[in-house]
Order: sequence, then structure tokens, then C-alpha cells
Amino acid sequence: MRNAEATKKLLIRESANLFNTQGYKATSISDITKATGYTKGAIYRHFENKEDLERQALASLSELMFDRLGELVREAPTFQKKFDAVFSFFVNYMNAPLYEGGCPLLNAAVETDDSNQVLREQTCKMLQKLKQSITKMFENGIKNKQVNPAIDIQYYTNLFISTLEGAVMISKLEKDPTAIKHAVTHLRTQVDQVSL
Amino acid sequence: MRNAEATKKLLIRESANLFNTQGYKATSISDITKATGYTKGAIYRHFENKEDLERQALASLSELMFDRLGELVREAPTFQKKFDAVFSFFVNYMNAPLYEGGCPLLNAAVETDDSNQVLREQTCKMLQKLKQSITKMFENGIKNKQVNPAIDIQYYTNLFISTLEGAVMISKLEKDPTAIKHAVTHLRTQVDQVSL
DNA sequence: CTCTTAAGATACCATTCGGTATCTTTGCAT
DNA sequence: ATGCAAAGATACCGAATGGTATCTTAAGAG
Repeated sequence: MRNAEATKKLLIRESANLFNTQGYKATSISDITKATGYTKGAIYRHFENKEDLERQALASLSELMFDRLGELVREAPTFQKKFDAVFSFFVNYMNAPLYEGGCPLLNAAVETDDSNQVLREQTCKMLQKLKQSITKMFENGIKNKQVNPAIDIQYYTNLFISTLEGAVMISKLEKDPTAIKHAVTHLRTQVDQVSL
Repeated sequence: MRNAEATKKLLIRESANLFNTQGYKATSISDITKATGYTKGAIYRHFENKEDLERQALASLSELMFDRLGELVREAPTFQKKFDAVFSFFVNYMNAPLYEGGCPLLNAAVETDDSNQVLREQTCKMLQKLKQSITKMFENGIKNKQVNPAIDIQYYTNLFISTLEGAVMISKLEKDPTAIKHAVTHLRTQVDQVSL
């Protein structure tokens, strides 16, 4: 064989980049053939249909995101430093992106919320996973006596994700990191306020 | 003639709804013919090409948005009530939308930031206009001695738009207004903090 | 009531879409 | 070396794409 697994990974990686920059519906199979050098016959040997490829590509982006995010948070020792890690992850969408096209959660959410039921549910689970990560950080902060236990965790979780994602939207549109930096500055003060 | 102006308006309104829900690239001309009852010949009599229609549809969404937003802000008497009006405008994306598909700024920004130069610049101007509206509200608040004059207006403008837009993304994806309500709650405390 | 002209419908164009059937090539086991 | 199954290339399908040329219809002017 010619290393089927490697080519499948390549197909997923390249199509994920295209989906995340141009959109899922807007990216054609022949776009992917041009980007990878492989032909349609090769693509359809590894994936049932375009939707199957879209699902696996989004899953791959999700995995990349949570792997990196988890790594950064794990390495940070304290509650505040863990949030610094999350913030730097989002700031990096502007200068050293893990993947092209900005946040895959934001992109998939906006494209699929009204039209694509399958990808929408997958994106929903991605958001839930991100929420769980943030929630866990607050819970551990409380457990370790670093955070005020009276706070509304769901409220802060929603607030942090909203602010970061909205700022990514603005900074990507303006091609200027100011909005993200403002968001991070603000959220840092929020972290300080709930810290003991 | 058979009232050309009315049909052009109808074409713009219906295609704007489709673009804002399904995406610009993902919406075909024949989608628009099905939604309006008009044929392609009719559409191409009123618009040079699809891009021309996309531009005019986005401009129409922008006009709808700023007309309504401006009206709400104008009617509110005080600095704090003006921001309440802005907040209620965004909350309404979930229950009584001015147009289908959520915030046209968010949708167009995410779709075009990496791929569509023409629409991207138009969306950029839309964001600038929104920024100017918020900035003006802070400036007037300062002028009227209702707001602390030491605040960084650009910072708060970015923060408010980021938080609201990110929350719209989440609430639309989850089909649940909680995220927006949390965002509004938080921004209201920010309004209070900068108020005199 | 007709004539003109614009609005809109119809039919078509080349191209691209997602998808498939079939052929060729490759690498491995024997 | 040879056979074989899997990987990938090629060629094609019907449907849909954006766009256009042409025909028909309708409204207002005289």
C-alpha cells in the first residue's frame, strides 16, 4: 500500500484548513484535490461522501484545539496562570495560528447554526466541551481556595467564551489584534476579581 | 412597467434573508428564484451579477440594523438607558429578530474575513459604523457628566461589541438565550462602573 | 387604441458540482 | 517472481451553478 493512513491524515488536514478558511459548503471537492494533489478517486476511497469528510475535518480541528488548550492549561500551575494560558491561546489566533482561518468553533457555529443540522450538533458538542474546560478551571480554583466559591460559574464561563470569540471575530475581520488584546485585558481583571 | 422598484426591493429583502441564514456563497440564484417566485431573467435585469446582489443585500441588512439601533438609542433619554436599548436590540436576535439568521455583521465577518475581499471591506465598514455609534454614546455620556471622563473609550467599545457578538454566536448555536442574557448582565455592571 | 419600452419569462450556454464505475499502479506476502 | 488486494488515477455521470440571449407581456404616453 502507499501508506493509506498518512494520505487520509493529509486529506483531513488540508480539507480542514480549506473548510475553516472558505467555509464548509463553499469548499468543493476539487478545491481539495488542488490543495492536496490527490484525485477525487483517492478522496472517495477514504470518505463516504463530502459530509463525512466535513465531519472528520471538524473533529480534527476540535482535537487540535482541545489538545493544545489542554496542554497549555495543564502546564500552568495556578488558577490565574491557567487562564493566562487560555488567553494566550486565543491571542495566538492572530499571529501564530494552530490552523488557518481562525477559531473553528466560531466558524462552524456561524455557518451551521441555521442550515446544517449535522455539523451544527457536532459544533454544539464542541462548545459544550469548551464550556466544561472553563467550568472545571473555576471549580478547581474554588476547590484549591484560589477562587471565591460564591460566584456563578456558568455565568463566568459564558462570559469568557463570548468575549473571546467575539473579539476573535473583530480582530480577524480587522486583521488587527487590538480587539483580542482588549478582551484579554478585561477578562484578566475579571479573573482578579473572583480570585481570593 | 410592473413596479420595478418594488420587485427590486423584494429581491433584496428575500435574498438578504437567505444570505444571512445560509451564507452568501452557499446561497444560489435559484434559491432566490424559489424564495421570491421571480425568475433568473428578472433577477439579472436588476443586478449586474451575484456579487452585486450580495453587496446590495448586505447594505440593506446594514441599513435595517443601524436604522433600528439608531431609533432605539435616540429614544432613550440617558446614557444608561441608551445602552439598555442596545442590549435589548441584541437580545431580540433570539426572540423577535429584525431579520432571519442572526447578526448580519457577525455572519458576514466570519464568512468573508479570509476569502471574500469585496464583502470583507463592506463588512469592515459596517463594524466601524457600529463602533462609531458606541463610541459616540460614551463621548456624549462624558459630555453630559454621566460618565467618568478617564475611561478608555476604544477599550470599552471593543469590549461591548466583542461580548455581545460572541454571545449571539453561542445563543444562536445553542438556540438558548442564556449566553446573551449573561453578556447583557455583565455589560450592565460595566455601564454602572463607568457611570458617575 | 395603438405604439413603445421596460419588466419579466423561457430556454439555453459553458462550467462546475458531488459522486461513481472502472482502470492502473503499488507494495506486500507467498 | 508472481499473485493479489488495496490505493489511487481517469473518465464519466446527471444535476446544479452563474450567466446570457431572446422571447413575451404589461403599463404608460400619444
